[in-house]
Amino acid sequence: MSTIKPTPAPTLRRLPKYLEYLHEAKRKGIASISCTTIANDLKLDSVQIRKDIGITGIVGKPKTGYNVDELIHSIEKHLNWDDMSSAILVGAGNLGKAFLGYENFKKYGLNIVVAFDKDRNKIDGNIFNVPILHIDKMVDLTYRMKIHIGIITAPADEAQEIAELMILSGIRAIWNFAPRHLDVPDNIYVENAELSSDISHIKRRLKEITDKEKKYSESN
Amino acid sequence: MSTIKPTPAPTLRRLPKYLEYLHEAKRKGIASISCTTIANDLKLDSVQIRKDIGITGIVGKPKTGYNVDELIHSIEKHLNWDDMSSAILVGAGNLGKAFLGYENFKKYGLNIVVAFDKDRNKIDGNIFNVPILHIDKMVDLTYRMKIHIGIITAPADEAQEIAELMILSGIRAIWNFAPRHLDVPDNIYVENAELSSDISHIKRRLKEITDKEKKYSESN
DNA sequence: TAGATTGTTAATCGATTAACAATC
DNA sequence: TAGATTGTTAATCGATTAACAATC
Repeated sequence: MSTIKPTPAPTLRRLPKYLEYLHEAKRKGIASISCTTIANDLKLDSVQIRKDIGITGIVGKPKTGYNVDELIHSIEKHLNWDDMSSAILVGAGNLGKAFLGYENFKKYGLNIVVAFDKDRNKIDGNIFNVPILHIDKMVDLTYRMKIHIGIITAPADEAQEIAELMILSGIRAIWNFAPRHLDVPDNIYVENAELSSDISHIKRRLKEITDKEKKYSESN
Repeated sequence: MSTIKPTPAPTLRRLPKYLEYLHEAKRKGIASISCTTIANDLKLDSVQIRKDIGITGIVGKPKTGYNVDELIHSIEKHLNWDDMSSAILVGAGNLGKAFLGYENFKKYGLNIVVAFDKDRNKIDGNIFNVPILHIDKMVDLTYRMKIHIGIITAPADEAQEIAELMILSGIRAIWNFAPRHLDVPDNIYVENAELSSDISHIKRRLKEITDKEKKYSESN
């Protein structure tokens, strides 16, 4: 049997992009597709796409390309989107509540089944059919439900404490939207949402563009 | 004068992480800090940190390290966080509305000044002091306000159309939360939020971990 | 068959890591 | 002074890109 080789992070970032494109192609009734076509439409390199999707294990037909259905299935299976994972969410503020109603997560195989907050004013009733409970109930309930994914949408100051409670609850992967570094053991996987990185990219690139234009106009 | 060398993307992703850490250190009253200390706390490599912050132009003192205030200032200046950029947001659904109340964006120098939606039911009044207007008013208003950043939190099907309107409005950088590839000219910078990539990472890594454990327990 | 496309192997590129001199 | 830390230059690593044989 082959050893479990981790999929490179850049590949993991690109695969969902292909998937979205492929679903769209399928909707248009396209039955098979080549990397060249995908590359043209997404403005990427066809060799890179071939290598990325090759990692998921699919084999294409020379001249024809790949069967769209098979390709979708192969990628979704590799990303584990086909089996739905339950998750808990902690911090029922604006962002947290928005996520409870964000339908796309289910497409990616992520189902938020319960949310928690420490503020008792926020804990009565359901939002988008997801119950909001007091944080006191988290550890016991999460552990009993065998949930392994936790989402933190609480303020930065509470993030570390929540992470520690999550680990007690049996959580093994944390999706952290709080702008705070989480100190966790090696066997816990943390994915930081880093909205600040996105903004940094935007602001820096914009600066680079305008600086360049300024320089150019000065030299004229 | 030096040529404008683009900051590497990985560096741009890490810089905000250092900033958050440094603000925290400052709050604790720490006046100067070394890369070794930062590296230990964030579990990163000290040489990498030194190189990253070196790109922002700061010079440290051997033996002492960097002055925390200066370091914060140097990074924030490089990321352009110190001058506030105005942005528009299109799509006042759950996610969009949550962003209007998300205070952190302002810390990163991003200020959403007005939101638009095509649904007339959503457009009366303000949310978190941000006016929500009908999309018909976008092009003219955005152009006159000289706003260069646009955020798309609309459904995927509307994303391309919105992007094109944004370009007409003078928008030069788009932060796209819709799961759809945007087809735009080369001079427009698109940053895709890719929540799906984050989820892919989490689900894939979780699978890799459990597969490994399974393999290990089988071999016993 | 000819040509488009796949999959693989090799070359290039860029980022990370290591080594080391400079300096406070 | 000695030692910790910076900044730079070189070596390594991994991902991207190029080249090419295999094949439908």
